[in-house]
Amino acid sequence: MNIETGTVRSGRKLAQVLEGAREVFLRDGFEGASVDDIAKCACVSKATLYSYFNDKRLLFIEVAKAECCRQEASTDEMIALHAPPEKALRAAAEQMMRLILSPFGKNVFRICVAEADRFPELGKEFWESGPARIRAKMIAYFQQAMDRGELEIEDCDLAADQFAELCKSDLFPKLMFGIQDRFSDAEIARVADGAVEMFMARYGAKPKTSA
Amino acid sequence: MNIETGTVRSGRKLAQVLEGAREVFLRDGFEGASVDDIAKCACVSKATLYSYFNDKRLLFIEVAKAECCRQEASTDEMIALHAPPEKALRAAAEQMMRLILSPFGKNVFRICVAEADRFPELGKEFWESGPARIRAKMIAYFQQAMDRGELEIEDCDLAADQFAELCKSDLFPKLMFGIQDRFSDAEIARVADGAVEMFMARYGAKPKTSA
DNA sequence: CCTAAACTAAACTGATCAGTTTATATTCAT
DNA sequence: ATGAATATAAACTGATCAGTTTAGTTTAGG
Repeated sequence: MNIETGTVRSGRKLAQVLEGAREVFLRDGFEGASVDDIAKCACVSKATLYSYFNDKRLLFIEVAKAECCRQEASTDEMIALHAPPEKALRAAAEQMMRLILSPFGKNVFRICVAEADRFPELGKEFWESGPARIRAKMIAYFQQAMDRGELEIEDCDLAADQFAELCKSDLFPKLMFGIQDRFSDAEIARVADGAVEMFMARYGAKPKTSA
Repeated sequence: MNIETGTVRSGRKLAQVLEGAREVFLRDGFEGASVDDIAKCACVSKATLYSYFNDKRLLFIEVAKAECCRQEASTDEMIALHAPPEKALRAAAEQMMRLILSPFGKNVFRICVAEADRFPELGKEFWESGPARIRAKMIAYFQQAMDRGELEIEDCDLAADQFAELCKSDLFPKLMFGIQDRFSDAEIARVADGAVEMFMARYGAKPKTSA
C-alpha cells in the first residue's frame, strides 16, 4: 500500500499532484473531475502530471489507494478491548459515526458508489480497508466480552453488522440524500446511545436466574 | 405527480422516450448516459426526443419523478396495522429488504448519491416519496401497538430509523460496494429475523412484574 | 385521399476534455 | 558553471457529446 512504490515515477512534485487530485476527485468524482482542473489545483503543469501518471484512471486509482490507507489508519484503536460493553460500544459507536459522517467518509462512500461500474475493484478494496477491519475488531471484542460473561451472541458476524448499521440510523440516509450534512453532538449522542441500548437489550448477558 | 401533466408536450412516442430514458439513466447515471443512446434505446429519433424535452436535464427530472411515483406505490400496504409486532415487523422487514436490494432500489439509490450535487432536490424528493413514507407508516403502527400494550417506545422516530437500518445489515453495504448483488432467501431471512429479534428485545413490552 | 402534425435519418455546430507536442525554463548534483 | 533531469505554458489533436437543422417520410383524422 506504499504510494511511493509501484509503477509511479518519483519526483519533486508527485505529492503535490496526488494532493490536488485527491481534492478534485473527492469533490467532483471521476468523470466530473477534469485533468486541467487537477493540474491547476496541484499548481503543476499538465505535462508534469502526465509524466507521473500515464492516464487519468491510473491517477484516480493511486488516490483511491491512498484514501484506503488513510482509512485503515483511522480504524486503529477504535475499540477498547478490555472495557465493559456499555463503555466500549458507546465509544466505538461515536468514533464510527464521526468517521462515517465526516466529509472524508461521505465523499469516499459517494465515490465508491458512483464509480462502482467503472472501477469494480474500488468498492471491494475500500470495504476491506475500512468496514471489514472495523467488523473484525468488533468481533474480536465480542469474543472477549463473551468470555467475561458480559455478552451472549450466537451470530457474531450479524451482531457486528447490526451494530454498525444502528450507528447509521437517521443521520446516514440524511447525509447521503443531501438533506443534512452537519450533525450536532446531540444528534450523534442520541443515535449512539440508542445503538448501545438496543444492542445491550438484545445481546447483554441475562442475569443468571439462579435455579 | 402525473407524468402527462406539466410542461411536457404529449404525443405518440412520449412513453417510449421515457421508458428508454429510464433504462439508460438507471444504468449509466446522468453524465454517463448519452442522448443518442437514449434515443436509440427508445427507438425514437433524437429530434423527436428533443421535441418532447427541451434538454437532457429536464428529461432526467421527468424520469426521476416517475421513479418516485413507482416507489410511492411500492410502499403501500407495507405494514399490517393490526397484526402483532413479531408478524407485522417480520413482514415489513422482508418487504423493505426486497425493495432496497432490488435492482430498482439499488439503481435509484446510486443515482441519488451520484447526482446529489447536480440535482440537489432529487435526494430530498426521493427520500420523501420512499423512506419517509415508510417511516411514517412504521410510526403509525408503533402507536397502535403501544396502545395495545405490545410495544414500549420512548422515541418512535429513532425506533423506526433503527428498524429500517437493521434491515440493511450486512447486505446493503455489500450491494453498494459491488461485492454482491443477488441475495438468497436464506440471507434475507437471516437479517430480517435478526432485525425483528433485536427490535423486540429492545422495545417489546416487558411482562408486568405485578407488584 | 389529402393535409397537418408527428416523426425520421443524418449531417452539422460548438463545446469540453483527455492526452500530446513543442519550445523554453528551472533545478540540482557533480 | 554545466548538463541532465525535471518542470512549464500554451497550442494542438482527436474524440465525444448536447443540441440544431434540414429535407424528407409516416401517420391518422376529416
